[in-house]
Order: sequence, then structure tokens, then C-alpha cells
Amino acid sequence: MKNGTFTCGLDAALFVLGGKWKPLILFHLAHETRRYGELRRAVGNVSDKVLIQQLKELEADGMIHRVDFGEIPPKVEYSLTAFGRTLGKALLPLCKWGTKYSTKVDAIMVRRKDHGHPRAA
Amino acid sequence: MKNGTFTCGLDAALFVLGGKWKPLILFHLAHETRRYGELRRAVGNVSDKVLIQQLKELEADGMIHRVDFGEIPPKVEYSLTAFGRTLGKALLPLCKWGTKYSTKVDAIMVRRKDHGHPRAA
DNA sequence: CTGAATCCTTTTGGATACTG
DNA sequence: CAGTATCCAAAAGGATTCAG
Repeated sequence: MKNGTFTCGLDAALFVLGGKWKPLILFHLAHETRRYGELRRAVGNVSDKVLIQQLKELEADGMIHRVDFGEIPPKVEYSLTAFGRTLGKALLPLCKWGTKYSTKVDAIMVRRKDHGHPRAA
Repeated sequence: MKNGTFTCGLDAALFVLGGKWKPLILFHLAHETRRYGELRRAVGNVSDKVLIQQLKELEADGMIHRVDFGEIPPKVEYSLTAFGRTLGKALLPLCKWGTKYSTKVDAIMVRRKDHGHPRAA
């Protein structure tokens, strides 16, 4: 992708989804609005820095909505925008694929670790 | 994801799809079998090193099939396996999403460049 | 033509400590 | 609780060069 045109819609989607935790964030927010702390626990072992960074990008991209209640102690809620929900839906088939072939994917992961592959989680 | 279990199928799918050009590779091979050179031109400006690397991973993962004709000059063809085709299909909705909202995504890309965001391809 | 090998830069994510 | 700041390690990708 060079100057604003993607070779296929897939690139466009993956451009927005770029970032290790973004799909997971979308996934968890698809179910319900979450407070910052809840979201971090739901996502797993992600550092504050990275989570905040990706939340900011998703917010700037119009995928999620951030509401700061301006209270002490702080309370901030995150939720999907209408646009974000459309992306969440487009993600579902991929989610189903992963679920359906989870056994195969697990095998792939094991194989990668044996062969010392990169990206072997 | 810690030890072999994914929080949702989405993680599993993205684990397999990890790599900048893999979705694009799947996309191009979904239409037809390609020779190495054709594929590289189709994918865009990707270096040999990276393309080969990702092709090998996809092959090791059972997503694509590699046929070396053992000729001089060399001739190698790549195609999707049955398993690879299932993933290709799961990718379609995301592709459609990107196509449908291409205008919005373009706007997002422009905005990222202005703000000096990361991943602003 | 297809690919291997080497070196290098950029990008990305993580650990830790600190603040209102 | 919800972040911010700084420093750091690793990885992923890219350029170049060489080979059968």
C-alpha cells in the first residue's frame, strides 16, 4: 500500500486492526461497556502503556468511545461506536474459524515452538 | 495467550495470519495458483527475504502448497491447500468491510499521517 | 528465475516507577 | 483508578549481495 489506496479491502481492515491487542479489545468491548481496569484484566497480560496506546488509536480512528467521568477516584468507560460494531461483526467469521480449527492451530503453535519459529507466542 | 489456549478464536486466527503480507498472500492465491515471480509482483513491494519467509511459514502451517518443478530456469508454483481456502473464506467479510468503508479508512490513514501516528503505512 | 545469507533500521511491545 | 514517562529488549521487516 503506497499512497492511500489499498490493493483490497483486506488491507484496509488490517490497517485499522494493526496492533497486537486491538482485535481482543474490540472483542471484549463488543459484549459490553467496560471500565479501564476491567478491560485490562479481561484482555490479559498487557501493560498499561500498550493498552492505553492502542485504546487511543482506536478512539482516534472512531472505533471506540471513551467517557471520562471526571471523578475522584477516576472512572473511565470504554465502549464501541456504531462504526466499531461493524468491524466487530466483520471479525466474527475469523473468530469462528479460529474456534472451529483450534485443534489445528494449537498443533501449528506447537510445531513453531519446536522449529524455533518467530511469532511463536 | 500463554500456553496453548487462546482467549477466543480470533487470537488463533490472527496467530496464523501474523505477518505483514500473509493476508495479501492468501488473497492472491485464493484466485489462482501463482509462480513465485508473479506472486511477488502481485503482492507489491515486498522483499524476497520477507516474502520467502512468510511463504515458508504458511507452508509449514499447512495453508499453502509449494511445487518445485526442479527445472532450469527454476519454476515454483504456490497455491492454497484446502485448509488455506477455509481461512481465505473467513477473511472475506473483513475484505468486504474494508471495501465498504474504504473512504473512512482512507480518512483514518490521512489523519494518522497528520498526527504522526505509528503504523501510518 | 527462485531463493539463501548477511547486515541494518524501524517498529513494537514490555518493565518499572511515578502522579493526580 | 486511570493513566504518564522513561528506558529497554526483541522482533519484524527491508536492502543488498550472492548462488544454482
